[in-house]
Amino acid sequence: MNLKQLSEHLNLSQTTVSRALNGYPEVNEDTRKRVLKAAQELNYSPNTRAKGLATGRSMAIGHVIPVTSKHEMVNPVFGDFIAGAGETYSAEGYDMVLTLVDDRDEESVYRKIRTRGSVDGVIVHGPKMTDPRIPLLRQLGLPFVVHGRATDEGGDYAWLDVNNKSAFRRATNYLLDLGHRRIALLNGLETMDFAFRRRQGYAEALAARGVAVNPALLRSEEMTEVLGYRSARDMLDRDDAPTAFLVSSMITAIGVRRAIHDKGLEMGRDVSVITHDDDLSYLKNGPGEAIFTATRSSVREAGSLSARMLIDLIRQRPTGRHQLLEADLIIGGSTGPAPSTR
Amino acid sequence: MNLKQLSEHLNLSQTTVSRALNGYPEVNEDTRKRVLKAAQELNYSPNTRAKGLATGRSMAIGHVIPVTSKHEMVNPVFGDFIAGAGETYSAEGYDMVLTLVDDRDEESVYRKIRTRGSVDGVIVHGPKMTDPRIPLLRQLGLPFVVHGRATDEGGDYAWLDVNNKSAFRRATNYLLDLGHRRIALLNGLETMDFAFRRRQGYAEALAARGVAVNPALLRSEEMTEVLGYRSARDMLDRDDAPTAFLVSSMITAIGVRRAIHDKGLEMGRDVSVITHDDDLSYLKNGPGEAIFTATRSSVREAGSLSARMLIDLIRQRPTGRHQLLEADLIIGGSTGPAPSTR
DNA sequence: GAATCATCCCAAAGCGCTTTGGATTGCAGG
DNA sequence: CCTGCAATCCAAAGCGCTTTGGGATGATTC
Repeated sequence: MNLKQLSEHLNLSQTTVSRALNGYPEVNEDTRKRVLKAAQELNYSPNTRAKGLATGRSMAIGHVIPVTSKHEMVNPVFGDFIAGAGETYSAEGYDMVLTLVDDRDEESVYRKIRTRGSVDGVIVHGPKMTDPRIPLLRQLGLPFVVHGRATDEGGDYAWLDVNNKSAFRRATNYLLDLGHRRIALLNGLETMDFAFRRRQGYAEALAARGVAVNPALLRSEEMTEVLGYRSARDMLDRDDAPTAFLVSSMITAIGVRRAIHDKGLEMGRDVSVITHDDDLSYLKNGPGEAIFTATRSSVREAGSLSARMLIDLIRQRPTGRHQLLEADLIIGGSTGPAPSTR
Repeated sequence: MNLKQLSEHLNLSQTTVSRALNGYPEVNEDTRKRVLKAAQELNYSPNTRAKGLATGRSMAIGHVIPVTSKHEMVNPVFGDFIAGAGETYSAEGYDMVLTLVDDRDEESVYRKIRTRGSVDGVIVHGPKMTDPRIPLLRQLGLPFVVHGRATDEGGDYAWLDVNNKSAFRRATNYLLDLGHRRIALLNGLETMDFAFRRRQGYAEALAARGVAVNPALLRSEEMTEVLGYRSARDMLDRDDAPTAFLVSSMITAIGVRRAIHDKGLEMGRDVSVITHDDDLSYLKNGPGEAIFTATRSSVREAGSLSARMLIDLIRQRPTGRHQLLEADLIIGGSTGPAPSTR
C-alpha cells in the first residue's frame, strides 16, 4: 500500500492525503479523519526512503561504534546507553543506525555517512583525549553530540558527560577520611578521556592531603574482570599492598573482589573498594543493599539525554549544548576504616 | 556532491557514471577508471535513500530489541551479538538499524517496518516458546532469521541456535559423575525458549540417573548478579542445600560465587558451579585459567553467523536455513567432587 | 560499398514521497 | 451582481538514484 493507492482508494489527490497525514492545516477536518481512518485500516505507513528523499531528512541517528583492531572489546556500557537513547528515539520517531568501524578508517566512514545522508546526526562514543572525529564532524557540518569530552580538542561542540573528575576526587577523599593512605587506582585506558579525568580527580585529592602518588599502585587498562583480578592480586602481593582500591567499573571491581577473597581477606574490612557504577540493568549494585561503595551515574540516562540533545540540535531548537552529570556517591559494604596494622 | 554534479564534472551522462561505479560491463575500462578516480577525489558516495528508492532495497538490516515494560533489562549478551553481526554487515555493505520496542506493541512495529521499507530483513531476538512474531513475519513476507528457536511455532523458518539442551545435559551429567545429587538449576526466565531447553537438558540428565528433580532447587528468573546471589544464598540456607549449581549466565554465577563466599564456603571444593558462558568480550572466563567450569558458546560468533544467514536469505542464495551450534564444556576451577558429608 | 555487429554512451522514465503554485468553490461585503 | 477572501483540494515538479530502450560510432563481414 503506497500513497498513490491510498489516495485512489479515497478519491483524493496524493497531495491532500499527504497533508492530511502530516497534519497540515489546509485540509478539512472531516477529510483528515477519513484519511487517517483509511490509513489505519489499510495499514499504510509511508516509505521511509521516499519520504527521506523528498524531505532531505532521514529521521535516523547514527551511532558509530569504534572497534579497536587489537582487542575486540565491546564496551559493556553500550547496551544500556543504546537502550536509553532508543527510548528517546522511539518517542520522537527516529531510527537508530549502528555502524561498527575499525578505528583505522574512522575518517572515511564519517565522510561516507555524511555524503550518503543516511542519518541526520551522530552520537560520538568513547572520545579520546585528542579525538580527530570532533574537528572532522564540525568540518563536515554533520550535527553531533559527544558522549564524554575530548580534553585536547578546542572549540565548541555539544557534549554530555559525567563529572568523572569530581566523582573520583570525592571517592578518594572518602577513602582518605577513612584513614587509607595506600590507595590503588585501577583505571580504564588513559587514552580515553573519561579515564584521564578520573585519574586527575584521584591525583588532586591525594595531593590536597599531601599523599604522594605511588606509581606501583596505578593501572590503566581495559576494564575486564580478569584484568581487575590480576592487578589486584599483584598489588596485594606487595609489601606495601594497598588498603583500598579505586576501580573504574563494576566488572573490574568484581575481579578485585575475587582477588581479595583469594588472598583470604575480606572486602570492606581488610581491604576497601570503591568502584564506578554505570547502573547497568543486569549488574545492579544493590538494590538497597549496595554491595560496593560506588560513584554511580546511570549510563542509560546519559543515553536518553544525549539523544534528546542531538534531536534538539538537528531541529535547531535552542538548548544547552553541554550537560555535566554529577555522580552519586553510594556508600556500600565494600569500604571501611583502614586497618591499623598490616 | 551528487551524481549529477559528478557526471557534469566528467562530461558524461549520469547513466554512464552510475554504471561505471556499479561495475556494469557496458562501459569502457578507461572511462571507468576515470570515473572511479574522480569519485574518490571528489569524495562522492551515492545517497542511500535515493539509491534505495530506485533499487527497492535499503541495504539495511533491522534488529528489533524487545524491551519488557516491567523490568527494563537490556540483555548483556546483546552488545557482543551486535558486534559479531556488525562485522558481517560492514563487510557486505549493510547498515544495522536498531529499534527498541515495548513488547506490547510488537506487532504494529513489525508491520510498520515492513511497509516503511527501511530494512531488507530482520533478526529476531529473544524468541519465546510461543512467539507470534514468527507467523507474523512469515505472513508479512519480510526475510528474517531467529536467534534461538520457538519450540511451539510450527512451520519452517530460518534460525541459528545453541544446542542448549545438550549443553545442559552434558553439564548436569558432569556434575552427576562427580557425585553430586543435589544440583540446583538457576535458570533464566522459562518463558524464553533457550531457558526452557536448558531445563529440559537438566531434567533429562537427572532422570536418566534416576535422580528426582527437587522443585526447591529450581529458579527461573532474570539473569542478574543480585538474583543469582539471593537464590544461591536462600538455597544454601536449606537443610538439603545443593552441593552444586547449574547457572544460566556468568553474571548470575558471579552472584552465586558471592553467596558461597558469604557462607564461608569455597567454590569448587564445598560447592560446585557450572555456568553457561556466552564468551562476552568484557567478561572472559579465563583466559587460560577458566574460573568457572562452563558450557561455552560465543554469542559474538552467533551474531556474525546469523547476519550472514540473513544476507544469504535476502540475496536468495541457497544456503542452510538452520544452524545448531554445540557449546563447549570447559572445565575450570569451580567444580569438584561432591563433598561426602554435609 | 552496404550490411551487420560490438562497443560505448545517453535521454528519459520511474521509485514514493513532499511541496510549490495554482484552481475551484462558497460566502460575506460593497 | 461583482469582488475578495477563506477554505479545500489538485497537478506537476523535484528529491538523487537506477534502468530501460535506444542512438552513435567504428570495425568486421560479405
